[in-house]
Amino acid sequence: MTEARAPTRIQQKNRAAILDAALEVFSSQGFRGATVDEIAAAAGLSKPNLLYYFPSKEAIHAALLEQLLDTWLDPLRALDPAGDPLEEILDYMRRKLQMARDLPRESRLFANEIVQGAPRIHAVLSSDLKALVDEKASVIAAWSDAGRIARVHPYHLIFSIWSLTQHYADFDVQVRAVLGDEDPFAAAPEFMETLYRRLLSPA
Amino acid sequence: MTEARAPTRIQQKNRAAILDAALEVFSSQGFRGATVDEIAAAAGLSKPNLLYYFPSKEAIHAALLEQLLDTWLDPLRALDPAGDPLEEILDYMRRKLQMARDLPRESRLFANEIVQGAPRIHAVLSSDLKALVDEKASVIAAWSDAGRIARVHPYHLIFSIWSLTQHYADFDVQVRAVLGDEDPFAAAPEFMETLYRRLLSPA
DNA sequence: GTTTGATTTGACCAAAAGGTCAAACTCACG
DNA sequence: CGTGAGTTTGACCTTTTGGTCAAATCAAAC
Repeated sequence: MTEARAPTRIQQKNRAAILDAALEVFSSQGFRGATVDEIAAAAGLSKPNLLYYFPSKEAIHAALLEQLLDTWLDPLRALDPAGDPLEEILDYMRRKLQMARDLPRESRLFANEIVQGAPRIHAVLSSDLKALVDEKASVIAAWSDAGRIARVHPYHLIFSIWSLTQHYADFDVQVRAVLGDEDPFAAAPEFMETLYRRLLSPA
Repeated sequence: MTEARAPTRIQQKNRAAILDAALEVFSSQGFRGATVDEIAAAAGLSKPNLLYYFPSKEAIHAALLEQLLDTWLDPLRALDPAGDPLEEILDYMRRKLQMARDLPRESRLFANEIVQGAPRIHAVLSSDLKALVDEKASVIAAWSDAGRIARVHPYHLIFSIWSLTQHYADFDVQVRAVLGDEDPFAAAPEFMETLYRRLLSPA
């Protein structure tokens, strides 16, 4: 039994700096494109010093992804079967859009991982993520059955919320290139609210 | 003046093999994550042989992107100001969805490039792409003004079509992990058609 | 069938990459 | 203020990477 020692102040500070730097680098280069030197430099540490805190590049990436997965699924977990159907779904969409605005690097970290085939989180996707989506999709299906929202394919509804919201974080440069000066997040919330109101309002 | 020689049969075959292999590798690893050895192996050539056809890794990537950009924008170019508004937009969405199904590697190549900040195509995005979107957005705005479709933000409408359709190519592994056996493209077309009909039908 | 240009390759380089290690340095606490 | 644990670093190692080059091989037009 190895005794888990309490982390020192320096440890806390440096591990946090490393994770923040790694988020920056991994999210903009992907796993293979990122280098330990780059992360170390961004964290203000030498490479050997960084490797004193994490045993390998893999380990840093794994720590980031693990810590993030929970946060990432929180908005969907909060979808309340007892709430008002349309408002619940709109709130879910709003929370996701908020996350795209506030945590774009985190969004791009996932985007990189998944576009590249999710080699490191595939198992979690088909277990935890699938289980959560299955659960919430059946809630939405029940709302449709009860005539409380229009009938839609619940899984594709959820995919649409993912794709629309994350698009603003993941494809930020493209969106900004097209919009010019206009802030993407100025009109996005209203657009999406309109979209889902029209899609889901019971006929 | 260097005379442009006609490519030999071998040149045609090998350049095509290289571009295909490079598409495979770049789209699943990003630019920095891809290696010349990997591309050469996938093309069935030795590394020096590959570098006989393209001067550098950069050059292969550039050739791929350039060749692809046109194809990628074709569906939007085809949006006809003289056509029926709702059907034109639905057709545009269908063409994009078709491309996500038929050309997922191409979609992921762009996704990687853009998620990683589009360092190599930023200029094209804010010139050619912006110009095209500006043009088509004003067509859509005119349709709204004429009351032929419901009022929506035309730019965000276009973004929504991009994100929804490309999601099925770019996040394929995630979609499949959640859906299990179900084919994503079975229900997607109907879902999206419903979505845009409800969003755009004139009030 | 020979010759000339096109193609292919093995051997090689320099730089960059992930990672190790022993020695040096710092810090907190008794 | 000394000491042991916690921290940092320069030097180093191996592998991988993008790229070069001269020599060898091949194809096809004459």
